[in-house]
Amino acid sequence: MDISRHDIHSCEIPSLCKACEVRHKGMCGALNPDELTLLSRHTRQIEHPSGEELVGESTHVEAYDNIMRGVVKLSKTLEDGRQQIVGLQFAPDLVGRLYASESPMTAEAASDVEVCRVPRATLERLIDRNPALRKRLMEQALRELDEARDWMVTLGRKTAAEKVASLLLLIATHLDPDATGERRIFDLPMSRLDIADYLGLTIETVSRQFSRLKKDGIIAITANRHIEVLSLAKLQARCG
Amino acid sequence: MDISRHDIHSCEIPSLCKACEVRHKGMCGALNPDELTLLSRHTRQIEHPSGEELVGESTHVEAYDNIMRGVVKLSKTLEDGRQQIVGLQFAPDLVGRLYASESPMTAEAASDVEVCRVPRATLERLIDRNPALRKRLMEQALRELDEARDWMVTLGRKTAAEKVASLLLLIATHLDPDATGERRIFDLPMSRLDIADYLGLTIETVSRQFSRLKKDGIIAITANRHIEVLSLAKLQARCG
DNA sequence: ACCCGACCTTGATCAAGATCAATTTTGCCC
DNA sequence: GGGCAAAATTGATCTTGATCAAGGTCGGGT
Repeated sequence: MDISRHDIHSCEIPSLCKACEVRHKGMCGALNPDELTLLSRHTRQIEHPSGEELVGESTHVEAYDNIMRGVVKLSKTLEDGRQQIVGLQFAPDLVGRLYASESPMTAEAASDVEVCRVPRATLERLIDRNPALRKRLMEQALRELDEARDWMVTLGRKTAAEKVASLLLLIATHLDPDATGERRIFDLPMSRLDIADYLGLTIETVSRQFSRLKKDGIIAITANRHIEVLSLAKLQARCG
Repeated sequence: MDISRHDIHSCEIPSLCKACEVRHKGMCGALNPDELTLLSRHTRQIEHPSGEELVGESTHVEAYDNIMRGVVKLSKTLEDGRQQIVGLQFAPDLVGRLYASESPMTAEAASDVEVCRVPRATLERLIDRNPALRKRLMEQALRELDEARDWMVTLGRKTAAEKVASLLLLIATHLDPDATGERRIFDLPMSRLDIADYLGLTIETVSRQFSRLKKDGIIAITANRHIEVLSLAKLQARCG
């Protein structure tokens, strides 16, 4: 068996797999045993309760955070306090702007989050040596760029109704990528204020749009964050 | 002399330098002579007049375009025709979504543009072999991601007046990065419609904001696209 | 179960920017 | 320079979403 290319789900070496799964989620396929050992010596596992800041905007950054569990919210703030959420990250994404010593934005735990914190120098050395890890990070950057540009269309050109529908569709498809049929049930990983800050709207407008989707029988809401999408097709039709 | 790391501006081998400067702007520092030869055999130099499409949205992509001269406009369009510009690229950026066979957006010449077209397979092979080229492309992707996220704040949270001021400031600083003092003179590389599509506004609103900046003595406009910024500080103060 | 504060919804009003409709200006071709 | 189409400006009006202001609901703690 080729250990350097083993997989979390099919690994046949439990001890190594355990270390991998617990401490280095998503880097797993990219590292050989020596590299895993190096990584293990320099990393710490950290738990962040919902709302806690992982990295502050314009602060000096000494480490990257590999997400093991939970959702991380990336945001930027203007001097007068206006805020815009510029992205969400999920396991096994790496949090932190590669090759920059100062963070261009705030990273905050949207849900309870578990990360594996790797010192800058350690990770950057691994990147230089390991093609698979490099490729994974390149692909993350390109995927995030695609997502950011998609979202620019939503922010710049869609109506409030289309923005809210687009977000619900994004979350529905993201949280359960291979579900089939017209229905989806999930819990929103964010408050109304977060949603407003993601969509460039106010909480009142978001709330009104939710009410309208409910009245039109496209979604059902119980307990504020628990959403039931009743017709994915109708939701899609409202995305512009 | 280390040919593999030679520079456009300091190259001491004229023939190679000429090929490099004319055909592979910006890849120059990243390639050794063998690689340059490989590249030269597979690439073509192409001129695009302003307005011509380099790559269409959702079309199959067979090549990347290295910008030699001019400005390229990246845009996305909704079914009903609403358009959003999601980025601008300048020499020596590489146009085209790496590792994707289908383009996620339209790339169009904003000014007259000269590119060097490299087949997908050729460039991807070079990326695997050449660390410096890889690094350059990784840094382009990360820089574009930073720019996209900055723009998301502008699109989602700024007023029309702040948006227009932000764009003028962006262009002023981009076209002449090391100018000093309070004044800047330049030609806009885009029409009012393009500006509106970049800012998520209508042409009428853009025009009114230009008139207001003119009335307030912050800019002077002659001949539609010729802009004179009279006070960079006052412009900056209006960016939010 | 009850309380309390945070979060959410709903309504009334307001204002920023879109839309509709003329002009005016510019660049361009002859 | 005159003519013309495309691009830009300006004005009047309308619409969408922001703002202001109450209430209502949820969830955690005692």
